[in-house]
Amino acid sequence: MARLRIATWNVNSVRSHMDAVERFVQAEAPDLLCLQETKVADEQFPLADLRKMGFAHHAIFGQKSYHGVAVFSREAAIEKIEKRRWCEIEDARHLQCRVAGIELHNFYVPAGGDVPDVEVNDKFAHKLRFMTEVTDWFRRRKRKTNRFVLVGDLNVAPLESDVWNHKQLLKVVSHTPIEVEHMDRWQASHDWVDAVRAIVPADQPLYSWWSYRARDWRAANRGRRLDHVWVTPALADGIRDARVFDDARGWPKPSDHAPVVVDLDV
DNA sequence: ATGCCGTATGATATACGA
Repeated sequence: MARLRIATWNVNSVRSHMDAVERFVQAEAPDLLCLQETKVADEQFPLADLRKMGFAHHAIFGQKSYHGVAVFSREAAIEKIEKRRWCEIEDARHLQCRVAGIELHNFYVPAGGDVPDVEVNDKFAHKLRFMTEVTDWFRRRKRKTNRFVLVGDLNVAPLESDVWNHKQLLKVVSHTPIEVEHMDRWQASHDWVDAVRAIVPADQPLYSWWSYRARDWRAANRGRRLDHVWVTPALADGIRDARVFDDARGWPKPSDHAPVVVDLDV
């Protein structure tokens, strides 16, 4: 039995926010650091900076300008790296690997654009199709003994307490009923356990993203919980702690997402 | 809901984020 600290963070460009990454790593010392929206091609990834922070192992799957996911491990070797593509689109949104006795999946789900209507908004259609394809894939791989951890910016805030105002956001992409239905089906595909809500009760508001546009993000607190950590039932008894590290949203030159941290016995 | 902010790029405006 080993205690793993797993962090997931949409950094909104790893090169632009490396100071914040370093500060977070010093503060929380995660064993596994999973990043989304790295926004850099693999050849340009600043691996040396992560190595200096103590991460001996890495798996990166990036592209120029957009998207991009990466996994860093302090001690445990990263093996069986898979860079998966969905919806027949050549983008970098899903990195799979084996590390520390688990199968880890790091996702950056499409944001979905502005209008929550598949007829007029191709981005919204892509988002729903992405979740459907991933759901079907996990359903086919379901086994009772699977030790999977799924993290990432899933771009859906499923619960009423995952948004600052449930009623006002029902027609806003990220909290529409059809997106929540797709996420619920995804979660049911492997009886995934929401590790954060296993610790923080669902009646307690919890957000991981706050828009840059608010003058005072903490005072307005118009946030959404878009970033998630799920585990399969075989790992659920090992969930020890979970939190959103919202200090990082208040640092100079922040990402608009805060890291989510889960302590898991594996 | 907007805000009007922040990221990126053969940039000096535009696409994207959600």
